[in-house]
Amino acid sequence: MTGIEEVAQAAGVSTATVSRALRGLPNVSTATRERVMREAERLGYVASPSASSLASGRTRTVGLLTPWVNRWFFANVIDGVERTLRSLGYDVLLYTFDVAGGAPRRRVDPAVLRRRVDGILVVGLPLDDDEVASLAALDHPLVFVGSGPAGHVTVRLDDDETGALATQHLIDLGHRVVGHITGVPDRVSSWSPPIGREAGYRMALADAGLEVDDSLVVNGDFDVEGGRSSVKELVRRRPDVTAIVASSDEMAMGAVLGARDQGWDVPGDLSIVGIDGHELGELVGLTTIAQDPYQQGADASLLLLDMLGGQRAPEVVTYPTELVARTSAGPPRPGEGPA
Amino acid sequence: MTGIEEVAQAAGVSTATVSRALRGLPNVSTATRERVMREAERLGYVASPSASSLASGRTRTVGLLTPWVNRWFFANVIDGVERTLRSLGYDVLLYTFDVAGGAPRRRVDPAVLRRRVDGILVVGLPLDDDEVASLAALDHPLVFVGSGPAGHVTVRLDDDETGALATQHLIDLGHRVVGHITGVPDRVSSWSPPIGREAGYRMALADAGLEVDDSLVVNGDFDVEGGRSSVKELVRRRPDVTAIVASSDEMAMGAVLGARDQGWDVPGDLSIVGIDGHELGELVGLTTIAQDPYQQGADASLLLLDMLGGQRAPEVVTYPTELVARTSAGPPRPGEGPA
DNA sequence: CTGTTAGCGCCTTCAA
DNA sequence: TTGAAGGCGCTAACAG
Repeated sequence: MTGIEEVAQAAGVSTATVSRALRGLPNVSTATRERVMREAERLGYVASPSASSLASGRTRTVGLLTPWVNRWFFANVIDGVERTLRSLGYDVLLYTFDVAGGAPRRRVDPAVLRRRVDGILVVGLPLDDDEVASLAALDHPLVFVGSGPAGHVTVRLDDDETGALATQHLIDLGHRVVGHITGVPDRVSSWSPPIGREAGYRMALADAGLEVDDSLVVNGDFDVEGGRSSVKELVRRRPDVTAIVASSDEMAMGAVLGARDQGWDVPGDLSIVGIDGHELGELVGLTTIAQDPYQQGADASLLLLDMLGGQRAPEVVTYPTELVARTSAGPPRPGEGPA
Repeated sequence: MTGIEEVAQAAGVSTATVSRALRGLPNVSTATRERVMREAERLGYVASPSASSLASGRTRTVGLLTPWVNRWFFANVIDGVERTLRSLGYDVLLYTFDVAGGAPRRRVDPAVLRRRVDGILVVGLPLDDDEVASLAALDHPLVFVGSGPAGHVTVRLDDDETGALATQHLIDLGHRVVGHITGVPDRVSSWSPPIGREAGYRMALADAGLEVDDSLVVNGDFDVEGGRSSVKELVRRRPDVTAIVASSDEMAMGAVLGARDQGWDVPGDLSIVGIDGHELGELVGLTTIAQDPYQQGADASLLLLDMLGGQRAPEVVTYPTELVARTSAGPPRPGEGPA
């Protein structure tokens, strides 16, 4: 339990000087700084985070708010965030929020975050306006990853474009009845990724003069099981569907399983396109629109640190996206669907 | 920025009483407690974690040390840990450590953890004896998940048995030359899961009177790409191999891809069994030995909390494991391999 | 059951 | 460039 006092004595200086020397502040002579660092090292001294937070008002901790930690996109964003922030001396505190289908999730409580973190990263968590306002009122840097409300720093894809790209790929292959598996139907926010992707899907269909109808859109809960069951529901409603755009690869892979469950061949009977670039998509030759969540997490962290340093960050950083054409999407069978 | 003082004034009591009332300590009249809680609520008061940690010596934070956050097993353990601890009022601080093939990873530094966390969870991170000793010297409750050194509380599978079970399944199907894809070759610790699984694999072969040889064992780095490339290496070395046990499903799925890359049919030319129970294994009909990492994380958290409460925890909690037979493992082709 | 009084360990003026 | 001193906001004895 060596404290700053012991280091000060060992180095023959005051605690104030130890504090300055160890934190790299100016106005410490090189000789003194080196001596202090040597003694601190020798004694195994590390400042108590609580004490230094209390005194300085800074925690060197970032809060990461997210609905899931074990889904592909989220796990990779978190990985990027953690490694980036840790390498720069920041801790990452995880806060998960259930956004399961039924019950409304726990609300984001700004009071808990107030003196616990220096900055906040909201990863793929749709918030209502009050929640956003209350977080912003904390007056900590705030960065959204995946999607975010207008007026706040956000690192994201162009979801509309991504949804349109996936859909256009199917249209180009000759599909005329294209369904869509979206994520959790979110009623609290107007800016979650599945909303933009669905908009892109609808836009692409409309531009091509094809049918756009609610009967073609089902919810897949953003997971494998959801994708699997939703495809059955979709096919029940619309037996004429020949292709599907899923809002995530996990749902797309679930859709492949669901198609098989009812004896449909992919892509023979049903073409499927996902969005993400999941490593395991190759197992079923999944055609997808790939993104890089690790990089988004890393960059969002850097942006947050810039803001912590008083700099202004660009409001929106849009990430590139790339079509990876494999085998889960092909031309429709001739004679299938309406002529 | 309402502090305890304001709540005390509003409720007409001292700060000590506010502190007691809000933390549910005894010796506060019901009426007083309610009044305090009401005022705290009204004023949006939440105690400053730094201040209360500094004063009490407790942080209500658990450090989670892990090599990866985006691999299946780890992501699910973390999920279980986070949700369990959060629901009980504890924060989770993430610490990742690269254990990539080449360079030695950053060492675990106990000094950093000392006054930052109340307890430590080591998830699937093999440590050398010095690191274990230095963590133990912190005198915080310490729980290992996945595997751990003798003498410390560990939540895990019976890896030997699991490896043997997977291998026995292939032997029962008639295979005589069975290869193994293990995880990162770890030279710092003697107790990581792949080590136990490999031991089980060797034991099962030996018990059946079959060949056990280093040429049959390759490293797959515990990820999809590693599994994919290692299977090619294995087949190059041992063209007579007809089946493989992989130490994780991710490597097993990679192995499926690798087999396909060289035109081998699974299970026609090569049977593959994994260990984990990954949701996406079904995409390729992966036969596997399933475990439940979410539950392991949740239970390890509870154990840690018990220890924090002064209770003694059982040294080892072993989790059940279950063979999920699908289609990636079948009988060898007649005439294939040595008679 | 409640209030008073010291710190917890560090950072940050301010003065030297 | 350095030191002295006063908090940061809360908890933990101890009294009452």
